Amino acid sequence: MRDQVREKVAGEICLSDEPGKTIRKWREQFHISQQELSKHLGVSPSVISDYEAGRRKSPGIVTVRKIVDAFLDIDEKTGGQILKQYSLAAKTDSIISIKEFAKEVLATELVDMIEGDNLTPAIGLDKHIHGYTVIDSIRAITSLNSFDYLKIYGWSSQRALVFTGVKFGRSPMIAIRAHPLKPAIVVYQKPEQVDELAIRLAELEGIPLIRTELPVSDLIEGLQSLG
Amino acid sequence: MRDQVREKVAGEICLSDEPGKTIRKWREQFHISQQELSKHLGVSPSVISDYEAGRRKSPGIVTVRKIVDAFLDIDEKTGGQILKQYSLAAKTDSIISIKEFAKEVLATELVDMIEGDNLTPAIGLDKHIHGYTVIDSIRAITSLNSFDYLKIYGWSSQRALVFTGVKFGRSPMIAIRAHPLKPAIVVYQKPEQVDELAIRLAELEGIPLIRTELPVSDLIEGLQSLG
DNA sequence: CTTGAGAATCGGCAATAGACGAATAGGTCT
DNA sequence: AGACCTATTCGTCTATTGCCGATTCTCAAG
Repeated sequence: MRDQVREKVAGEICLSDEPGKTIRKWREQFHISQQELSKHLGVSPSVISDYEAGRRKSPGIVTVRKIVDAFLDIDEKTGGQILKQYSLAAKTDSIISIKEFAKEVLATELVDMIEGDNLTPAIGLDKHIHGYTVIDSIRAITSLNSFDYLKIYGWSSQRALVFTGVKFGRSPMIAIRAHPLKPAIVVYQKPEQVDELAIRLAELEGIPLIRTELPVSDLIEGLQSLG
Repeated sequence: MRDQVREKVAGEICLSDEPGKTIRKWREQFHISQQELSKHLGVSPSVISDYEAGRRKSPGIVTVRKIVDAFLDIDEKTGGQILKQYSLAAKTDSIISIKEFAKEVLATELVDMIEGDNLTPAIGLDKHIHGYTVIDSIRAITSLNSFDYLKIYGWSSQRALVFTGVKFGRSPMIAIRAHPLKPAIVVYQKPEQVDELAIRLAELEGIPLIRTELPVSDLIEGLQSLG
């Protein structure tokens, strides 16, 4: 897990036309200050600033390696939250986020919160949502088994199922159709395109299908704020 | 596709304690001589030799980038064979083999040919098969779109759909169920296990579901021999 | 043996990286 | 205002890289 993130970050920095900017990008993604990074590396803070400013056009790989390892070490020292988030081969659950709402939430409220675009206007949104599950749909498809279905539905099927990594949006609807339990609402996060069949399947099942262009983090934040 | 291999190779070289050896490893994987590489980069051959020998402990990222891009460029110039091999997201066709039979073939005959085990004995095999399609089901699931469906069915839906890479056998049946066109027969090649739901879906659709343990090559050979 | 191809070794040098520290800037809090 | 924290800019210096070319080595074929 750590090795894959490590390779990804190093590869990106190495291949970047502006490695300084890439280094900064990742440092910020890891929520690390220049001060903290410089201290960890045992160098002067101005060194970090110079690198990120692009003062050096072709940093050596030893330098890059030290920086990447610092990112990971510091993250691990503070719980490894970011590492987990960016894990590429999370053979873990395909569930990105899941939560039971403390109170019932109206479907309309949820759709507004995620700046959702209703793809099935003919279906009413007068539903009460008890929780949500954010699923990496690509991962779910390759690893899903009937046990996972129960996990996805958590304590209630009266939930919003949110699918990330959606290309045409057909497979999630296929999966939903095949399962006896039906969610209250389905959300596609930044789909490349929503296939007509997906919409038709949603209509056949009487499940509102919503699309949103929010980034995952914003989406989850919004959902969590609902209760 | 190319970007993923690119990042992988660059990341590896960058993170290696002995970058020289890693460079050599990949150069050899790409079947490129030092001569060829040096020529492509427009440097003296001794430069490549020095790098691979580890003369430079911390090559700059611009140098690494140039080398990696040279590997990929040279490979592409000679057909991209290696690139394809190492492609992490082969966006290629999911159809392994497809053919229209020169004559109608009885379903029973086909099942015998592939040493098939009938999972849906309640459904009659008195069907005529016009052709077959062998599909890598894992690849099909992630890349399938409605146009691919037409390709899968070829000139006739009166065909045998053969799925390889099947785990529980549910997804192919899900896909078949979702599509208006129905095949004459479905074959799972060496599935890990056939889920009860898959069998039930097949019965619901009235489509015979067959399993076979033949290797892909033998399977295709047998199918081709049918006409 | 000779020849040629691919590779290796190493001295040399200009350019750049790695790092320091001083001076400066911006923002927040008391 | 002053103090403190984070970040930036830039001159400077030493170490190292990027690259050349001459020389040598290895191996296979004729």
